[in-house]
Amino acid sequence: MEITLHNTQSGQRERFEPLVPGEVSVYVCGPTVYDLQHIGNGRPAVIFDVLVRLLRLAYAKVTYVRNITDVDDKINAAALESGESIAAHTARYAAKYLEDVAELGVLPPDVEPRATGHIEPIIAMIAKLIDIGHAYEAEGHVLFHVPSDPLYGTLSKRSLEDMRDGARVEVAPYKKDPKDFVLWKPSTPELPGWDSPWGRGRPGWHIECSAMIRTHLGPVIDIHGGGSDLAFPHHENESAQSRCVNGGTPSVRYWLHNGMLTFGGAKMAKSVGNVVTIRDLLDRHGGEALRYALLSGHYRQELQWEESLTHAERSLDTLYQALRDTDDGGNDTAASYSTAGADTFPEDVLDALCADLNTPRALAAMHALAADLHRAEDDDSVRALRTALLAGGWLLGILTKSPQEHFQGMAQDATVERMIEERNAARAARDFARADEIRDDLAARGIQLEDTSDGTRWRRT
RNA sequence: GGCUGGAUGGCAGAGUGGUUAUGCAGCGGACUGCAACUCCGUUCACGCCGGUUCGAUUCCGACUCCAGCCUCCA
Repeated sequence: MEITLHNTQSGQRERFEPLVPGEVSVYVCGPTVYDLQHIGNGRPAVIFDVLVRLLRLAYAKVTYVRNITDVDDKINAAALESGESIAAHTARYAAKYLEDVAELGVLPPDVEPRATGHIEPIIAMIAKLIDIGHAYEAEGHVLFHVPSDPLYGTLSKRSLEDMRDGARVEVAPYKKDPKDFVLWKPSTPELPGWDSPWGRGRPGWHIECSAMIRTHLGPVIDIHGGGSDLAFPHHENESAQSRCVNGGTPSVRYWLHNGMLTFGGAKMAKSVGNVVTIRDLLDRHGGEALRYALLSGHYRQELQWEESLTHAERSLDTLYQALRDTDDGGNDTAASYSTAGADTFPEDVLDALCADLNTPRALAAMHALAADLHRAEDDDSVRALRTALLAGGWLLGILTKSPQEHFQGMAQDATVERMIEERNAARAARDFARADEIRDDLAARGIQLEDTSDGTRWRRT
């Protein structure tokens, strides 16, 4: 199984090979938890969840770390406004984030580190950067000196001159160079702070990821993922400081960046005001439909979020319908294939995912399997195709429910069953007017009937 | 202004130097008491202008437009 991935560092698609044969380390930038997360924040969670599922098939050991940023100026402001303590505020929104992405079918990472739990390694890294001449202290701040790193800018492909042109930030007077960024900054008594060689303060944004990566995965990792909006300055800075601490060895071998979700022609972002929270969407749609919608575009492309999720819901119905029509009474779902061997998984789905995580092509392959399953006539073919479809579903994180649950929900509905019986009695008596009346009545209540050779079944619409 | 990426059928969205993406929707047919589900068939396409080529949606160049980043941001 050969996996190719587009590496932002090289700007090209490369064959993936882990540093240590058979072992893969993955780090993904998680959210800053000061508010509810919107569906755009859900995209990397889902994308990299699929990547990790794929990697686990190909490699014996995969360690996946996704952080939670719980110290940040926005958090401080939000907590102040809500009147609760900063710790309580972040704990609340971190919990909500984890619930949200769980609903999207995202498996928990192996480690979910928080910035506030890693102050020691952060301070150690900063001290090292000062030691080796890449950082300096000024007025209680510690800053990374960008001109000290000749490779700065190579990840996000911009020269120092380009940035000077675009500089719109107010330059703090204590900076040696306008591009220098903060590693450590002083805190006032009411703000979160930790003692350090440079006084009581808190870490800058970028250093936390570098320190957490180093702590949990070591000085060099295989894959680092995140949104394309993080490439600069966050990842550029992270890359610079970690590389310098490593004595010149890059800390990340493959940089992966997902494209932005757009809504109404612009990037979905709080500052634009066009966000839809995951929680809000979950009130009206299944998490699985949201996941399908997120996977329907290639991760590197921009994806247009639509008001209506009908496309995703109908598409998902088609896949479930194939399973429903061939249901043999067993209880297997995609979840049954979580530990299956690589040869269990359908080749077309696997190939698509191995090609830089081409989820739209993988979904097309799923639909091809569903169509084949519908057409299959002998039991062996049906069994093989069901297995293939469900196994593919596991990789993509869909088809995790029984068709019954998907179409009818968990609740029993005795009234519906009774009305179906009554309608079938009318049909037997060729009283079609009465039969249609019952069917219309059910339709008005969101119940769609399907008469099959095995009897009448129903689904919620 | 600089850098990056894009422009594909009604909508979403892959891919390819010559051959069906796929899904949703539409249309015709089969099945059905009629529907629904499903199956079969089918309409609709590659921003614009040049170039390379036997042949370009696919490669090259110009242009137009769009998005992202350059500030917190998934």
